[in-house]
Amino acid sequence: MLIKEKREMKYEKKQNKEQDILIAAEEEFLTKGYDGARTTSIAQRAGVTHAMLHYYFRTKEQLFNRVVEQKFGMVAMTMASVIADLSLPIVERIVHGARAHFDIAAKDPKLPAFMIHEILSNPERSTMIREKVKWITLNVHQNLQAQLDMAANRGEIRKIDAAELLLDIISLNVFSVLIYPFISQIADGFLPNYEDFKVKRKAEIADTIRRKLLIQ
Amino acid sequence: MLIKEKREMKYEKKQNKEQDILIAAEEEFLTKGYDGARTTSIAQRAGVTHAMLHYYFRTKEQLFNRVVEQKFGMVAMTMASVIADLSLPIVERIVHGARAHFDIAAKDPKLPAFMIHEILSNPERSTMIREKVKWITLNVHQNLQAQLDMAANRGEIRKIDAAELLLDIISLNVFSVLIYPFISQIADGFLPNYEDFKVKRKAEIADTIRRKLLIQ
DNA sequence: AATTTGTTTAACAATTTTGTTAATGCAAAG
DNA sequence: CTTTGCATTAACAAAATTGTTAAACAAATT
Repeated sequence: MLIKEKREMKYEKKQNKEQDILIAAEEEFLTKGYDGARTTSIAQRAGVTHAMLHYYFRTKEQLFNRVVEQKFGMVAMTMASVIADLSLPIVERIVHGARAHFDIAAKDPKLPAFMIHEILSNPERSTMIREKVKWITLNVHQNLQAQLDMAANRGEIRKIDAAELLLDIISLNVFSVLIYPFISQIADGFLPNYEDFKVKRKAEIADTIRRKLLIQ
Repeated sequence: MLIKEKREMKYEKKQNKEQDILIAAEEEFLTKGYDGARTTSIAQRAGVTHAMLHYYFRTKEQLFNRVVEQKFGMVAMTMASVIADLSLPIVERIVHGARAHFDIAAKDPKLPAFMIHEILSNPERSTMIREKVKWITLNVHQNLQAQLDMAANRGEIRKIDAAELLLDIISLNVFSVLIYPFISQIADGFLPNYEDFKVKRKAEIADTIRRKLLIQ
């Protein structure tokens, strides 16, 4: 009993340091990118010596991979939950999905810029990122196209390409949350705070998507 | 006469090397970012020794600033030409502007990702980028809001916030061209080539924007 | 208590990257 | 033809950054 407790304490202690480093690394990598990130800086953030960082993760690149793995695993899980309620009418179902996606994007505003920059700046290193994104996207696309085709055949919406619609939703949502920091610096003064901005923007995007689906 | 020619040759030679370095630097900085870029690599691309690079530009940061200055100067000029033909009806005028903006974005697909990453990863260093973007955006916004208000008062379109519309157009255009490299890797095989993709995407976005403006 | 196992530290080593300098070349001007 | 000014090179220096190692340490096992 006593022994078991102590063993757990030791295990926890190790776990914590490793996790501390991972958390610090995520912050550093997501804002500065692989090249801008410094292992010493990450170690500092995590409150450990940089030798410890190398002890747990050996190299910067291995640490990077662990961070990417963990982060995209979480995003993939969240994405899976977007699958909209099939009982809703098609238009509401898609608009609801778009709003849910907005929230996901808003929760991790730095992720898309990170992804894009990494894949652009070093495609080989970021194979894993591409694989993860591919996996997530293909599922959603197939599912969506089937739903759109059925609804279009029933005359509920106009005929529409799922890839285009998906790209619209992703573009509008991701870019909006991605760019807020700039807007706030550009339009300082006459801009609502982040929360108000998000509410208004989400509604506007939902409306834009709804209008896209109408037959008219 | 002979003397003058020789003097020009010498001058040209210098000009060329400096320009060569600037061109190579733009490629390197835009794809790898400030942190990922290497002055030695830039020098190699430009076909000069890296000592030459330092001779002309002293430091990496000064070279970076020159590249940013030059690049955003060109973009600002191109943007100015988007100002749509006022003789067109409002809806067509805006849709035309959106299409023109798509072409600008498509001409420099790496620029937005570069901007975003730099401002995020090192706000102090990229003050100049922010200033340039601010200057460009504010003009367009004011102009657009005035046009929208007039048209809405005449009952030609619904009342709409220029900032939201602008954000829609920029999001859709920029993100679309930005993300093509990924899509092509994700959906290899059943994806049109870049030219076809752009044509279809531009039309789709134009339609999306048009639908946004309708009163209905 | 002694041993084993994994953790932590500090000092060091290696490499990469930026930046400098002194010497050389070369064309134009006096 | 010598001097002047800029361009160019190669070698070097300095700094930053990643990665290693040997020794100290702590906790659990025997």
